[in-house]
Formats: sequence, C-alpha cells, structure tokens
Amino acid sequence: MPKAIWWIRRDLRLADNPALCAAFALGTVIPVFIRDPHLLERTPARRQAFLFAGLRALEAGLRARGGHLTVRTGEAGETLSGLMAETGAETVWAEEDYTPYARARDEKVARTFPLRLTAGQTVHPPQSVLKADRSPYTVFTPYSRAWKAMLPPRITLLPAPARLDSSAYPSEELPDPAPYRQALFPASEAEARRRLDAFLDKRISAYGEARNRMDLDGTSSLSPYIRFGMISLRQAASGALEVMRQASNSAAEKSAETWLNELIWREFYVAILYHFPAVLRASFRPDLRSIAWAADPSGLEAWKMGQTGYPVVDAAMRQLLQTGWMHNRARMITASFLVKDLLVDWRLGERWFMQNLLDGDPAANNGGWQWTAGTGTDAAPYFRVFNPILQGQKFDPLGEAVRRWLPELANVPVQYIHTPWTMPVELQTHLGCVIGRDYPAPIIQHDSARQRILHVYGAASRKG
DNA sequence: TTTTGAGTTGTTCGA
DNA sequence: GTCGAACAACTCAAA
Repeated sequence: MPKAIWWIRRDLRLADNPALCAAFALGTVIPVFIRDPHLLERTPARRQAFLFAGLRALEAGLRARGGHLTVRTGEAGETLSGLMAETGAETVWAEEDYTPYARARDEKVARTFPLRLTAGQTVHPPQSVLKADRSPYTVFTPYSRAWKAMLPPRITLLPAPARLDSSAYPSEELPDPAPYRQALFPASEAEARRRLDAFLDKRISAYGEARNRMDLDGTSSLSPYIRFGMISLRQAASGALEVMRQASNSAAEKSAETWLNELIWREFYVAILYHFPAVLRASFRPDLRSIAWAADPSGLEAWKMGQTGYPVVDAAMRQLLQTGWMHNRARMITASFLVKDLLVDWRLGERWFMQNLLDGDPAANNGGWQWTAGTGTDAAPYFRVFNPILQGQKFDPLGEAVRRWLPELANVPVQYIHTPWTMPVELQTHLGCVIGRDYPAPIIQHDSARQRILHVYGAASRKG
C-alpha cells in the first residue's frame, strides 16, 4: 500500500479535514507533527500548552483508530524529507495555511519535494473571493456579499476516517501541558464539537443581543479551537447556515446570520493578510503611518497589568492575563483605550495580545487592531472613540464582569462600579477600597484624551 | 470612464 | 429623556 504523510499544522481534527482525507485516499496515512523551533519561539507557553494538549487528544483519537502520531523537532523540509525516506511515504499532504510565515515555509519545502496543499482552513480560500476585476476586496460588506454568493446550496463536510491503521515510528514525547492546564478551554476536537453543538442548539438564537454583553455567556467561545483547527470554519459556517434555514422566527435567523458574519470577518482578515502581508508591519492606510505615537512605557505597563483605573479595561486585561481569553467587546474597548486614550502604537497592543491569547492568530489579531486603531481596511473612523465608562455601563450594566476580575472592587455599589473614583471618601474607607491605594485612580482623563486623539488623527488624515 | 450609493461594533452636542 | 446631526470627507465597488 502506498503511504502518505499527513503533515499536521493548525488542523488538529479528524473530521472535515481535506488534507487528511486526501492522504487517506492514497493509502496508509502517517500523521506527523513537526515542532518548528522558529515558530515555537514565537508561541507563548500558554498557547503552546493548548496546542500540545490538543495534539495529545488527537493522538488518542488516532490510537482509537489504529493509528499513531509521529512528533519530530526540526526544520520542516529536512524533517519531512527524512521521514519520507524513513517511512517510504511518497507524498506529503497538508492543509494550506495563509500567513506570510507559513507560505514562505511551504514554498521552501516545496522546492525539496512536491508538497500537496489542500484548502481547508477557510470556507472560501483567500485567492478565490475577488472582485470582478480579479483584485481583492478591501471593504467587508461587498466581500461578505461575494462570499455568500459563492456558497454551494449545502456545505458538504468530510467525515472522519473510521480506521487509520499505520505503523508506529519513533516519536518524541509531547511536553506536559499540566503547568498551564486550561480548565476553561480543554483542548480537543471533541470539546470543540461539543461547544459548537451546544452553541448552535441554543445560544446562537440569542447571539445578536447577548454577544456584546461582557457579563453573559453570549459568545460561542470557540476561538482557541478555530485557531488550531480543532473545529473547521466549514463546520461552523455549515452549522450557522443550518440554523438559519430551520429558524422558527426571523430574530433567531438574524441572530444566526450575525454569527455567520463574524465567521466571515475571520475569512476577510485571512484574505487581507494573504493579499497585503505588509499589514503585519505597518498601518494599511498610508496617511496614518506618520502618526507620532506617544512613548508611554508606564501607560503601556498599566494597560498590560490591568491598572489603568478604568474598571472595564482593567477587568478585561486581567482576564486576559489569567485565562488567555477576552470577550470580543472587551478587545475593542481595551484596544481603543490603548490606541486612542493613551496614543500608544497599535502594534504594541497587537504584540501583547499575541503573547497572551490562546486564540492568538496573526490575521484576526492584526485585523482587529487595525480596525480599532482606524488604520486598517474598512476600519472604524478615527473619531469613533470608545468611552470606557459608557461601554461598561452598556455592556456590563451590573458590573458583574468587572467584579469577577477585580476583587478589590467586589463590594463597590453598582452606581459607582464603572466610576469608582467618584465614590465619596467615607464610602471608599468603609468598603476598604480607597482609590489610589486599593485601586488606581484613572491614569488619564478620557475627555481630554479624546480631544488629543481627534486632533492627532485629524491632522494626519488631512495631511494625507 | 463616469457616476452613484454605501460603508460592524461610537460619542457628543444641541434642539 | 430622546433624537438627529456632526464628527470628515473619502474610498471602494459596481453599474
């Protein structure tokens, strides 16, 4: 029987996996994960632990089907060439990854031997969603219209192969993820599937309303799983479309479509990074590349540690530090605060998120930051400055999300929870929450910060 | 080629 | 309290 290597990169799943199925169609599948030192160096310990825990779960799934996972460390091309010689495999199949690093790596590998790449990371490959003149979209709404128009009547999902019998080859022990065990995000394909099903079954019909509430469990919380392909965007989109078809009322259907749009945003940013790789280094909008960002190391540090004195910002930043995840609304609020209140270069925030998010993904993270900073494709207009007090009152009305992550504010009454510095001094003393001692005073005044950013951005965009 | 309609997520101000 | 306009014009996409 001919043998084919399934090179696993960010597709840690057996179901709906075109690369795996392509290798399977050829004969015996040899599943391989390569620990690329250059890539791991840039992957923080917590995200590595999530990845390795996911690989362990995948290994168990392979074993149950008679297969084995082979783990090696090294440069991809060399390691794979060695493995082909060692195992007698004739081909290597992998799911195409569209980041600049992955593309350069794969091009280099393909010079050594023919690497077979299959589309699978997205519903529509980034090369395929183009305007009539074959150039890429840079505005979301027309992109999403084209994306939807390209959908087949039904997305056909690939089943997981029932048997994957293969010999075992020498394999490195996977690092123990225990020190970073994620109680909140157990890493496995089964957990991803369970979450998607639970979300599609119920919460998706309230998503339109609940998704912005930081105190509710309104989001799908699938992002780390999507990041490592424990669930595919095809599976997610297929589920959303199914709910839309079967929805009993228009609100539920609209809610499901809102979630589908969020999935399309992911693909939009995958496509943006694919067509405009320079966005990783500089603002997409040339006129805003000349902004003189503030050198504010103490502000940046306060932001990172959740010590800005604005409760929604601090709660979100401490949640990120403690759990490796943050609510989408909170990502916008904290990003807006760093860029528009502190006038700190968005790339520093982007880097911090990449260092801390379990779902840290270059395309989505860069897209999100450039959107909030107003420097990106189809970005928020620069005068749209989030007010951290109003955002808190709107999307965490009782302060429950704040209290969960800021124990020092646990006893602060609702009317002061987003503005604790306005508490009467006697109350501060009584509650054991003295501003400036137990919780910081605001490090910047939002009103004046807003005036500053409007002036700076306005000048830059007028200058062109 | 020219024209036209449209564009994720907000806030503030003044009537 | 509620509402529309202003924020700034600009670029994109498609006809």
